[in-house]
Amino acid sequence: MISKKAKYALKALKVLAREYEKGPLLISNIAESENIPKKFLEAILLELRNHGILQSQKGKGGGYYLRMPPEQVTFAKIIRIIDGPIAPTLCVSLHFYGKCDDCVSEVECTLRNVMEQWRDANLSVLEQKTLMDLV
Amino acid sequence: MISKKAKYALKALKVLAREYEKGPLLISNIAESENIPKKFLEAILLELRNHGILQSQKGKGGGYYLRMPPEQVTFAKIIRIIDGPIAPTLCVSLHFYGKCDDCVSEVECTLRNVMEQWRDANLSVLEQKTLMDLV
DNA sequence: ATTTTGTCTATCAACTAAATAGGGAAAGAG
DNA sequence: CTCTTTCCCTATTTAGTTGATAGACAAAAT
Repeated sequence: MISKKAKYALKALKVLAREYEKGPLLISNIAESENIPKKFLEAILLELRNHGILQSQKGKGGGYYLRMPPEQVTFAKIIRIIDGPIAPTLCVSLHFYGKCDDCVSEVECTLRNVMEQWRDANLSVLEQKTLMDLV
Repeated sequence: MISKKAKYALKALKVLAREYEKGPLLISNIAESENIPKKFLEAILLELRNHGILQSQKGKGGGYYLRMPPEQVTFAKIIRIIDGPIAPTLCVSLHFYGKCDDCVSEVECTLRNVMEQWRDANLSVLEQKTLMDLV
């Protein structure tokens, strides 16, 4: 299950994708139209900005807008920023690799094979789907 | 990411699958051989038993054993018992369906399509893989 | 009876998720 | 230069979950 935060992020990005290259959108407007707590959304958009997905503009006429075409923003990117690892365990994560503290040998771990396949199944969708699919 | 509990469950079931039809195994033995806190494992095995995966036997010579052949115990079953929904959102969950509180219309939700595909990708692995693949 | 084993309930600390509060800083308008 | 608009940042709160532990209880076997 993804977090509410991730879902909010996707919904907000959907709106921003629709308005791509039509100027910035206000946090408040997105929050209202998508039923997202404004302050919470603020933090989410900021995070996406700090990871290069969004650009912001302060002051009158300001707001947030996509920094790249919607078809370049994959679900995988978004989920990794907001929720972290996509893989079911750290020991098979491509971007957040970490050793299992309870495992003795990774190569001998029969569980790891399945986890890898599970991860790949996830990625086959998430690396493929982009904001374009939400418009 | 799956919980540590789910990972412990899978590791314990792997051991039990290897000993299928060779008599019961002690909690303590499994705990020790797999580096799982004994008391924690106790709760996990009990839960698996209450969901019909395992059978238990008290007293001397007792312990836990698989109630069905390893190839009949899918990963999907195990994960659902221990971690709950496999789907990324409740609104596309087959076994734990629930409405999104922030969504207006499910049919119109463009996000939902992707979530469904994501879920199916997960299931294609998890409904296929069984304890047999760990032996 | 006693020993062995699982069963059950309760509790704990640590962490995380979700939401909120409030002042700060930059951009632009006039 | 001041006011308004907007995003930026830090802190806090509350509720819930995760992972782990403790201890009494119940059934089975010898």
